[in-house]
Amino acid sequence: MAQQEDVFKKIVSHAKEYGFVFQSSEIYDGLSAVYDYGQNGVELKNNIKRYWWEAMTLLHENIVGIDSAIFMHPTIWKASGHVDAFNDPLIDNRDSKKRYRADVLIEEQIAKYEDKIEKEVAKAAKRFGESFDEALYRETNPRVMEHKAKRDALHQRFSDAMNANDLEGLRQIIIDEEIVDPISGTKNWTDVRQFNLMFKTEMGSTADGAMGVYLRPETAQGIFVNYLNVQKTGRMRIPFGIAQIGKAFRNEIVARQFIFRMREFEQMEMQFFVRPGSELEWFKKWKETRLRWHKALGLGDEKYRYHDHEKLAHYANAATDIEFQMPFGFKEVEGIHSRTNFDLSQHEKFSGKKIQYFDPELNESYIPYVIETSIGVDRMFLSVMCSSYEEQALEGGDTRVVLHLPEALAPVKCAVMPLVRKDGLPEKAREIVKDLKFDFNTHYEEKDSIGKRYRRQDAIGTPFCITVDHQTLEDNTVTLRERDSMEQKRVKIEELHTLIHDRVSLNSLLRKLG
RNA sequence: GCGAAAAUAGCUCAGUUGGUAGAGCACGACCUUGCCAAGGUCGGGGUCGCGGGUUCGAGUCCCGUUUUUCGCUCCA
Repeated sequence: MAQQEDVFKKIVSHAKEYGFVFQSSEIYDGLSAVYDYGQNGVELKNNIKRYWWEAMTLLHENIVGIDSAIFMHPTIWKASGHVDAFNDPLIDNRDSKKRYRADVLIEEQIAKYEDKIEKEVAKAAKRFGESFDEALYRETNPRVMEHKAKRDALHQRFSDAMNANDLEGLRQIIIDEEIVDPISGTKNWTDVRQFNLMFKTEMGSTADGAMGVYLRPETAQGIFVNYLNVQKTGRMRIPFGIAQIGKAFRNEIVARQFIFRMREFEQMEMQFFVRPGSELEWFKKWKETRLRWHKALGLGDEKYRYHDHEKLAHYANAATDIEFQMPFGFKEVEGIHSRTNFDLSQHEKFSGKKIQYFDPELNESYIPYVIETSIGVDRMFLSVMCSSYEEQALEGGDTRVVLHLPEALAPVKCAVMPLVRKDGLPEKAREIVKDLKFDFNTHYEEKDSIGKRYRRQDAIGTPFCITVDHQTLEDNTVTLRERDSMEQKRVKIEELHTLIHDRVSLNSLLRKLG
């Protein structure tokens, strides 16, 4: 494990050194858990997005894409449940170093009073030979009265504090009630703090007229609120899907592990709308389809596994993660959720608009059920980087660092280099670049020894190096060197285009998916 | 957010009990070689994360802060 973390560190350094990922605002000391993609990173990331987008929209005639805005009407986040769920008052115990929800601690305290009341009433019932309800009704027991009064007072204080968003008040209740940490048994509490996981900003340029809006914490809602638009204007018939790639923002309490958990991240989501009752069948189908998409990249089938959720979110009736073996363990890369009709129902309720589908086959209207596939672009990027990175020992004791990127995803597809910087070889190489650059991201390199140039291309995962030598001037052939095998073969210049295209085009990947 | 550790050149790091910065690689120019990196000559680059303090003097000691890593916690 320690060794694997070491590898991870090297991958992080490599990503920086070769222009894949930089920390945001680095010259200003950086910004926590925010990263920028560099000149090679952006190419790799775009290729990943294109692979997903085309696999969704080209290969499925019933899936279309949208690109919704990051700003959305604030009520959307009330409907989705994010406003409530992302706003917990939290408190830490300094001794156990555990964090609790302050409201939950107080609710548990109220429940304790309930228990006491119940016990006293049960005792009284037994003593007077009454039923429980009768004993409760008499309410004469002074101890019961005392507990009830305490309970009611606490309840009142609690709801006042919650309504007023009075964090200090919540803390005072915990102090006054002498609530102890169940683990440490101490009352050594920190302040109560609000953790709002959604970023908030203001829309409207004058302070008094401004409306509070959030940066979206997920892209899914942009699809749900456009469900009617797309279904009607696209004349979509169920089952159908809507795909979207876009940024989302979460004020994570702990953001770690490089680009694995960032505050600003990118999602590729597809919401698939189905007939109620058929959702689990579709869930199963998408689970398989999505895993096939991952495996087609050839990073290693053994690096994937499903993780089925036992504890389901309130909206879901089935959920699974596709996990990938990162250097720091199996981690979620994609989530597949059967979201029922929760989201569309909520938007129907909050917007007052009817969001239904008339099913001509059943001759009835219903709110469609939804299967969601949601993948983190940045996590996908990380999984590709981690599984491609190799420090390879070569014959003769040499080593090289090589990124075995899936060829279709590589930032640079080929590098053209003159063997020596004289005798007209650079000019010949430039001619080849001029021809290839329209179809492939092509580099031209003439600095340093040829071996050094090969290594540099290996480090960024370029699948092919084309070398122009003196023979090229005589017969128009060049050597084509492969990244992984380091083997070279002599080919005609006019064959280059086809040879490279066959290997590096997205088509070759997409065809595996049928 | 709590606790611990770290931060010196683009990268990896050295810097002895406090005496005002070094190496290798990388980078630039020129020369040389020419199919799997690290030959020669010359050169550019660091207010030692940032801000205070102690001291005649701080990369080194103290405080604060930012960022990163690990553990806890959280994760719709």
